[in-house]
Amino acid sequence: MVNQRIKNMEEFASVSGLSRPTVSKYFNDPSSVRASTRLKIEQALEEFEYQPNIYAMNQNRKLTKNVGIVVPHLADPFFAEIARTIEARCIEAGYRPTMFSSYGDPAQEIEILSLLRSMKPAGVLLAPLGRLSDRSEIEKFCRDVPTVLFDSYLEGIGDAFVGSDNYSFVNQTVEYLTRTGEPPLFFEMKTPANPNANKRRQAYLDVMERLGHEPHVVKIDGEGWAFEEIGKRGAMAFLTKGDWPTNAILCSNDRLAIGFLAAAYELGIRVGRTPDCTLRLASNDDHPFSRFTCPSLTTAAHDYDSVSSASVDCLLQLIESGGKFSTRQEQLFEARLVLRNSS
Amino acid sequence: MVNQRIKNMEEFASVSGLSRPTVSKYFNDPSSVRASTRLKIEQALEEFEYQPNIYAMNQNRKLTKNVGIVVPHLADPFFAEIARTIEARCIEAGYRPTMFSSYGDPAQEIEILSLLRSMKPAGVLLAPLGRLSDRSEIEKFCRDVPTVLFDSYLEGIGDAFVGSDNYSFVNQTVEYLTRTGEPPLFFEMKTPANPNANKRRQAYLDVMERLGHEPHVVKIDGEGWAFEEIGKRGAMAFLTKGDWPTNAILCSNDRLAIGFLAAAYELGIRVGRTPDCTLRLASNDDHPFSRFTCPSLTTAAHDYDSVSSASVDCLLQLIESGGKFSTRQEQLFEARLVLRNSS
DNA sequence: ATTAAAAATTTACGCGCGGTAACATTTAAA
DNA sequence: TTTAAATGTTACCGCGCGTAAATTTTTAAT
Repeated sequence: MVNQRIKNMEEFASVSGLSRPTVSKYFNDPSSVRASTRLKIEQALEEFEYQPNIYAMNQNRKLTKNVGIVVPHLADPFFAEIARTIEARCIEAGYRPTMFSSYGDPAQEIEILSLLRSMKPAGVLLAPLGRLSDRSEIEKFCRDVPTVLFDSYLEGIGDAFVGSDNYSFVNQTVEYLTRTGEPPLFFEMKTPANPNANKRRQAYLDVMERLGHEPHVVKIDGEGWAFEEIGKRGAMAFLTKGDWPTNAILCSNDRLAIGFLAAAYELGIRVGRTPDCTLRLASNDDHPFSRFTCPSLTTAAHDYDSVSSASVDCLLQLIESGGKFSTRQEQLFEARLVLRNSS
Repeated sequence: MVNQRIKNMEEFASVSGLSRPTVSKYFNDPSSVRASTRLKIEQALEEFEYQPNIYAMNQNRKLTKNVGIVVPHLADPFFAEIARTIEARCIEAGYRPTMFSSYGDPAQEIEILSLLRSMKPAGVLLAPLGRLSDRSEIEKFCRDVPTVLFDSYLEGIGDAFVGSDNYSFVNQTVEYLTRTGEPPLFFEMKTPANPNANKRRQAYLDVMERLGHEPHVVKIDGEGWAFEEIGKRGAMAFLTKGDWPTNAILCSNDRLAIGFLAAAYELGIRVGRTPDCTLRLASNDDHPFSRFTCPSLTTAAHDYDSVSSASVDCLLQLIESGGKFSTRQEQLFEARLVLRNSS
């Protein structure tokens, strides 16, 4: 008769000598019941195997403990890494995160938002696709669900934005390259989906003007999320054409740089800061792979931890404020220049 | 009065001129209602915004349409890629997948299984951590929830296993390396978490014996999932020590190989198949980055699509069979040798 | 010891849906 | 036209829990 199967909270309350609502309160917040009551429940919990039915729990709750995390592409280690950190932070805070990735597809992004809506989440952390996103749909979503946007800035959408200060990124890399050699050209995709790319280009133009150098922007073809492949092809074209205006390259992001380095290697063009090298290369993001490229990549690093923590903190604040801020909040984090061997 | 807020299925049934049970049938299987009825509902669906409460839906259903996908480390692009494919297949089949990653932590793996249990999923696709997994907990889980294991083989656990034929992987790379030059040594971690690693080592030893060559296994230190870093350090030690028994290296997996190549580059040791190279390198997995390493990596490729499809198909069969197979099913897929520049 | 306030617990009700049986209606076949 | 099969409706119950209001217990103050 010991360890009988507990079917529901009623039964569990009975074996722990309490009423069901008290047990219910415990599961929603253990500190909301008296210590002696808590003890009874926890003893029963050791003896009997029981966990509340999550569906029954959430069906009538005005606010679930669910949190949605949406990123544009989980197979991109940059997003995988940031999603992982955010996920951990949410769990620490007592929430139940669920991860979603639109894998670069705007239609899937909308589907995720629809699914999310039906999950009645306490809040959502959303890194949108960017240019490809259906702005009006996202706007509608943000009106109904407390949402903190991160990484990709969408003008005026969402209750808050947490991201990186693209100017700080580009400023540091351009200054470094210029200080230690020739000023760089800017290597990017022609029509980048991510809005950070546009800000980085603009920052490059600004910084170059401030430093009194002529800017050169190289725009390469390619659509989608295969950035390495796009970068490699673009670099192949660029490198075989010759007549480079400078020997220093600043890539818009690390994944393009990875492709660039692959192309340079295949063409036998040495990249690095030693005298035998013909090109120097720097980039932005501090992609997890950037320390294993050949040569290792000098890059402006995101403050992963700060962005993640700030995003989650901001969302928690938003939730506690009842889902609305009086004014839209924006938080930007500076880059940390990581010097490696590519420049 | 138009587009009034629909609160529940009763209301929605009323505005579509039907009874609630009929509408319920539609949402559980649109083809179970007459075409004319379907039309009525779909017209109402366009006019009014409504989707069933997923929590209320699942609370009494014996079997939800949920499917859990668990991988050991989502920040590893290999798993991100396979999870993505599996996710898509599940959605195609009309299921609602949820992704989980234990990020290399056995405790988190168990927590995921516990959470999954409470989600009453129709089935679970589980790639366990391997050596670090709590076998008995996983075994208990598999007794209660229809589970297909993939990628990592755990002896006798789960209703089915779908993975890659490690022998086929190693056999092809060893044969290729031997045919085109010296037979390789095997480069691996001392205590790999993933059981595939052990099978690959054994396969290496078998193939070398069959071909009549003396095997050499190089075991490097390191724990955790930072394989590139571990590979780089191990390669640094190996390469600086000199007196290599052969000029051909077979890495247990691509991530180690990526680290190896980074080390070789830093030491100025050229890797490749051209005469000016001192080492040749091959590996296993066809990691998404392996085509962008310097040099690009010759590797035995997983049949991502087949493994993903077979895993999902197998799970669907399992679900339709009521959650149990008469005998444990195992399915292995062969590798496809991808020749690139590293050997 | 008495009393009021605060905290904890219980009572009572409802949520939104799944499932079923008996009955009514439509559709397709004979 | 008749008839049987397919589909839809009505009416009911149950699920496992949240939650507001009412009640009891505990704590703190007098």
